[in-house]
Amino acid sequence: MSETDIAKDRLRLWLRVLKATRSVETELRENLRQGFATTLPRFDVMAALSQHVTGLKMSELSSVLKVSNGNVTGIVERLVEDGHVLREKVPGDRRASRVRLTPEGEAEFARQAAAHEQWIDGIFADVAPEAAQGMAEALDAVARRLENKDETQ
Amino acid sequence: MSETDIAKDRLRLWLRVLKATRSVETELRENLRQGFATTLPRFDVMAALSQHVTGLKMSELSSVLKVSNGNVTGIVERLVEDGHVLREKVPGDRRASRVRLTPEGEAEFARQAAAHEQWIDGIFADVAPEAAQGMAEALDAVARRLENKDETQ
DNA sequence: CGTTAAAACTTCAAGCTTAAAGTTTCAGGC
DNA sequence: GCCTGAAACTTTAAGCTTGAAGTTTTAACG
Repeated sequence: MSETDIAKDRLRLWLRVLKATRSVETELRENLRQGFATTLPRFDVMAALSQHVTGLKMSELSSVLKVSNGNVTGIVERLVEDGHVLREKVPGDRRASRVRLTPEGEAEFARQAAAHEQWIDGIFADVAPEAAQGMAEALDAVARRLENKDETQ
Repeated sequence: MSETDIAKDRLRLWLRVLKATRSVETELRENLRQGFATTLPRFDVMAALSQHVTGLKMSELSSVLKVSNGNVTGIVERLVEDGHVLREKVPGDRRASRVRLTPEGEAEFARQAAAHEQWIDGIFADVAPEAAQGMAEALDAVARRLENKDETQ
């Protein structure tokens, strides 16, 4: 197989990844909207916070979620309005603030996460465990290459 | 392995897919912006049109790209302003319009597509052909399940 | 014909997203 | 004690995205 054929195959693979990801996200978005009156970005923020009981700084949040700083500002703002999240002052640094789930936010997220796991389980039901293994490695290889891009160049 | 363990594995796999997809999209977005002063959605529309020389109706575009109708309206609007795309009247149906690449749009997209293929080739360089095979099948299984969701239910 | 339902779009409001610019605060030098 | 640069955010402008509502046109039925 020639070099350019390999490139075409990689392109096709990427288009497949993209199509599947969009389909899954569309499904999740709709389920979250209808079942919990929330959005994917809000779910993502709450998921990140649920894994850090002590909270996360705004900069940590945007770093974990790989989105821009200004983006997080708005989403957290709305989550605060909803009472799912609160901002705490960081002692010794008046620039920073730490974001945590409120008790209500924790309870709400627990319900959302349980449903979310079931949705994913159903969507990925036809994926064989062996295929999942190879897939995970391939995806990690892609992510790793992009992470190290700036360092090596 | 228990049922719930399998569900957790599927969740982890999804999170991997999501992370890799976001990384790739971020890279592509930045490359398109810096190299061609364009965006991912515009590239996607032009890519769809480049595969249909006779053009696509607005509804066909949104169906192919799996985005909402209103979304396509705005993107095409801006592509028309840029001179990359034009709208034609559809004879016999005054509601519809057909969108096509202009000659300038075709030439510009050819340059973008060539670069895009190289970017993807580099990003996916570490993915073995065998892994790609299994991955493609798994992704198709996911997409298929979501496509048939409404029919079966 | 006239009515009615659906199709093909566009518009709208709300929210998401980014890159860039701006603000406040902090940490080191001098 | 100041300056200077960086860090941690917020704000802003532009564009993307959706779901819902609105407009015009078509098609079908009686």
